[in-house]
Amino acid sequence: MPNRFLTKQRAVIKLYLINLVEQNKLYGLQFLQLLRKEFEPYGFRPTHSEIYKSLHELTKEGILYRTKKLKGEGQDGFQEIVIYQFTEDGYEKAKTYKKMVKQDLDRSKHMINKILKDNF
Amino acid sequence: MPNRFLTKQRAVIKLYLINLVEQNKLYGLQFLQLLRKEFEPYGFRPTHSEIYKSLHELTKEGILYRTKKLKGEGQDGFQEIVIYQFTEDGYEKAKTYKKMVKQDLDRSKHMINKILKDNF
DNA sequence: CTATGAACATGATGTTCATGA
DNA sequence: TCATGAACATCATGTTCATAG
Repeated sequence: MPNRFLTKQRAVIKLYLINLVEQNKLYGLQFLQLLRKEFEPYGFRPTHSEIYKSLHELTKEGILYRTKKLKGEGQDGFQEIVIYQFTEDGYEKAKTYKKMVKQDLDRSKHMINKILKDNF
Repeated sequence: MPNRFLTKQRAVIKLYLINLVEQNKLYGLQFLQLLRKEFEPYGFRPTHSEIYKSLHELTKEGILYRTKKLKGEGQDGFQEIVIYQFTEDGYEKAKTYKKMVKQDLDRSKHMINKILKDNF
């Protein structure tokens, strides 16, 4: 039995990455910009290294795989980027992972409610 | 503007300590037992060093002061314990601190709700 | 300059060791 | 043994450096 306080940011970032990969083919810094925009109103501004570490973990866990692409088909230059997609069984694995994190988020939510109730 | 994810455990522990000091004269390990019991259903089990560090911080911040007592007036032995009480302006300072943490907890709560909404 | 990543540094928290009564 | 505390270790995250185009 673990001993955990609230959900860790890494888990939340991985959650969003999974969801974003489901819908689009984005690369690292795009994820970063998107998440920063999403969380700006909440005062949370993830760092680029957290995004990359999360992508690496998801890859290591066999959920995503990497492909390299050249950005901007046309004149935009030849910047190489790394695209992530689900592996064969990645989608299933992702579902399992999401379920775990959902439970942890629910737990955290209840805990915060309790803390507020106990102290205010 | 900081860059914070969810509320830190240290802040929450200090919140509870303030509230407990308001009501009782407890010492370190009693706080620990109490908090462990409170949070057991949530899978969170604080450590003794976190409690002591929190008490030390509250003392350094001028909110609490320490007095030494002997435990168990009677035959219980002569175990020395450290009791914490509010300083002269400690209660006021504590109110300010609590207000800050409440804001942070509200922010965290909204953030968790957003995360759940976005991903499930 | 953008994108990716590793290396390095700091922060937050946990575990172990020391001391006194 | 219980209580307190410091020292030490590890985890979580952030900042800086390196490399490629």
